[in-house]
Amino acid sequence: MSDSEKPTLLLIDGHSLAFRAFYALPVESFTTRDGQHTNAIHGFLAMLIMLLQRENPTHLAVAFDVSRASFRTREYEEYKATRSATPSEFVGQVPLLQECLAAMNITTILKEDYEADDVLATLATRGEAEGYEVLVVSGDRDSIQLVDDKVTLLYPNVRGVSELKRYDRAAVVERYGVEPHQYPEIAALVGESSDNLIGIDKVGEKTAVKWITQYGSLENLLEHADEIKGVVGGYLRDQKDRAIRNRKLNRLVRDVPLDVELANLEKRPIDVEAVRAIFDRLQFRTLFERLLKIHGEESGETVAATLATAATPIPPVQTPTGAGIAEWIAKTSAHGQQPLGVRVEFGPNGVSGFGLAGLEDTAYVRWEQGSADAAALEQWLASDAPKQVHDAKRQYKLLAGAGIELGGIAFDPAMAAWLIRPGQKAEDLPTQVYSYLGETLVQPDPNQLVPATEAVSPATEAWYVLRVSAYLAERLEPGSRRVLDEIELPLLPVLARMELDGIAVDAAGLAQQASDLRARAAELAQKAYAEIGREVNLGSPKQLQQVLFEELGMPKTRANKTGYSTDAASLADLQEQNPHPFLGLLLEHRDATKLLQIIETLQVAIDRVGRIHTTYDQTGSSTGRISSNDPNLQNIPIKTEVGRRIRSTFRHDEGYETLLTADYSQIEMRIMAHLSGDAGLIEAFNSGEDLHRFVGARVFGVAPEDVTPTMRTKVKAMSYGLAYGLSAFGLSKQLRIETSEAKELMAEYFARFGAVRDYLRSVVEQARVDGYTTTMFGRRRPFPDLTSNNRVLRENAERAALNSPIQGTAADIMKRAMIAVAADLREQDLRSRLLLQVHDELVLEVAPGELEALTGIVRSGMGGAAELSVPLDVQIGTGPNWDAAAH
DNA sequence: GGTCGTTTAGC
DNA sequence: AGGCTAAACGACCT
Repeated sequence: MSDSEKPTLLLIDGHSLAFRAFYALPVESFTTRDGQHTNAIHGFLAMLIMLLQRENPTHLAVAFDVSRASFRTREYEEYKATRSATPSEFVGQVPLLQECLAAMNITTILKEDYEADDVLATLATRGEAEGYEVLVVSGDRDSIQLVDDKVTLLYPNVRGVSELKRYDRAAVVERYGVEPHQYPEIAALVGESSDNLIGIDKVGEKTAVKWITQYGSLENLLEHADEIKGVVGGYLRDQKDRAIRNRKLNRLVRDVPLDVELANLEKRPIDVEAVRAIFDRLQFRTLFERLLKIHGEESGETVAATLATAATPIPPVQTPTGAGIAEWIAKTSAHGQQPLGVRVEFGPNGVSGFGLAGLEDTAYVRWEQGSADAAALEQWLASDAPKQVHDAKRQYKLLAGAGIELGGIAFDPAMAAWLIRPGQKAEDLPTQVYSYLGETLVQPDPNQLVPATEAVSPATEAWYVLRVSAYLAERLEPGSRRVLDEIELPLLPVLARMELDGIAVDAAGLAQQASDLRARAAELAQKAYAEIGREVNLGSPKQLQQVLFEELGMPKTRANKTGYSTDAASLADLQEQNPHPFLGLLLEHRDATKLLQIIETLQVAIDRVGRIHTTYDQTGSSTGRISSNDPNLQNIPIKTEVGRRIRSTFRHDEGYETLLTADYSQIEMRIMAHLSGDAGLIEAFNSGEDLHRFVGARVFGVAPEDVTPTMRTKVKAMSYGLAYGLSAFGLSKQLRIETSEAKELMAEYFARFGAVRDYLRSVVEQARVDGYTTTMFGRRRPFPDLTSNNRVLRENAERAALNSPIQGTAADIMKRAMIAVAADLREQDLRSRLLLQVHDELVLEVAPGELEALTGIVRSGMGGAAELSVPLDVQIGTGPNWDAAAH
């Protein structure tokens, strides 16, 4: 704060402003995917950010009401009694708003027995005495009494909170015709219906202003009440107690005992990471950017500390050639001691150059196939010399297309950001530069033929890679750093090779299946139309609802957001209660078209040599699993015979002997046995007995050989459901049994395997304390919603939290196994290769004569990927195609 | 052309 | 009132 500027104190009535926003903004536009309403929070924060920019306060605080009760309700129980119950959609937003303010380092004040306005009045009074300019933001008219030469009221207009009317002394006099301190006397005479305060009969604003102007004060008016003529005069004399009471209640308390000192309300820099976390949860992207922008503009030392190198000037780009390239690299990297940022430039004909960067020097190297300059660079790129690369797998693959190897990937900021916040979607480099450094990386607009702004050099991009890497590296706690170094980065080239290699498919087989399914779907559709006497789009839930519930008059199914469900389970229920041939035909038609659609997706993905290449997304899930897309090869059908026909078209290529599949059996249950230490479950896995038979025997109290298929089905569903937080209700629905039976089943299960329940509870408990869960290998996943006041959010978070270490540990184990298998393949110089990963299964293509060696590698790589208190069982099968290779 | 909701494939 | 995904499609909006 400079000496010449007067400090400005901004005081906000949190409840009243948030409540105004709540009614001003349409809830439909402000709801998160999880169903949390955010309109009040959004409106409030938008207003706050606007005020921070426009008013530039040096000090600020937000006061909230603690409850509806206060000393006023004690004195006069009708006070505010006519107000209807606050909507729960609003109440739930208040704690979240307070979280946002905490993340922004803004003081919030709650004072039992007083209203927020009393707190504001107290602070305003103190502020004025201490020489501040005071701005009070409130939607309560009582606040008008605070206005004077030093105190200005900002009052929301009817349109909401985006526009605030400024009431200084003059504006109050102009609008109400009295001095601000007289306003509550007017209000006392007129009454305030929103506070349930009745005024003097027949006295409105006009009369009240006239009286107060004439007599100077309410007290004086009442003393001279006998001078007032006419009927109103009589009313005044009869009802003067009302005015006295009203005046007593609308007088704001200016000396509320508060623990805060004004000096401590000084504006502090926001906690960028905390704001990011909470705004992310609330899906406030634009607000976050706006806030970050003013945060950046405020700069000064404090911000420089948060955004370490905000003022770093961009180093000029050097362009070494010939021997200069290796020299530049050696010098800038201190002979491989320091990592360099690397950014590949792609032109219309593929790789055209490289950006390289140290923190103080950047270089651009042109690249041409086969040139001498290229050779020196390629040697360094392939080496173990450490490199930091954004979205390294993508760059690795693009380089591989030009025959260039990329080794020594030591950091990937996209991956690091995901490890810190695995729920977020992938961040491109410009986004990271903007959110972490507060700077802008200009990107060329692909829609513009003549770019308005020239794109930055790849060298500068590489420099930004280095800087966001430094930022993120500092924020990776040691466990996450280990996951990055020991799991994710070593896995990266393994996945890249798998994607580049792809898997062979029988295109003719797929084409045959497609035409069969097309015919079948058409036939089923015709039959279905015949049943209802007209043609409908069988793929339109809306049209199906019309047919089923209106035309055929069937009983309503489970409701969803757009009407009534027409999913397979609902249709099966309908078929039971209300059999109709249309239902069966519809279900069969769905099956056929779904399979057809899968085949068509695969067909367009086949390359010139008959192979399909998926892309694995290493940052695609919150738990640590990888996902597969474009096309997704992790959801190829397996459950039905027709579906497996699709699987059977995935085959080994010419020059290879067979496919090999290897999968972990019941890996999640084994992890649960290990993590819970449950003696019964551990024994189950060590006994060699079929798991569900063993568990069934314990739960139902029979000998293992007497476990019936029904019993086995029940405990199987139970066991799997456990790791998902399945409820008795869910279990009953799945097994189509009574809820009471499901409850008994669960009780019986937990009586036998109590440590499992204790473990699951402790996971949630610990996560609530820590704010995150951890896998066996240190992978973290944050769970901010575990402390939410919103029950739906909180319970969703609880189920996700108890599942997370289990699913995540399984993912870690598989990743470690893949790294080990790939390393062994390389060491033993085998031609066999990894093709696919489907969470607990690997598919490999076996080169002639390598089956035995490969089986050994896979068995030891997968089986030895973790030390658990139960064995990691690996099932291996071989065959000419993926279906046949299953066991 | 983009986004949301529903449905269904896999683990 | 069951965890983690990808994808297609219809519906709706701009």
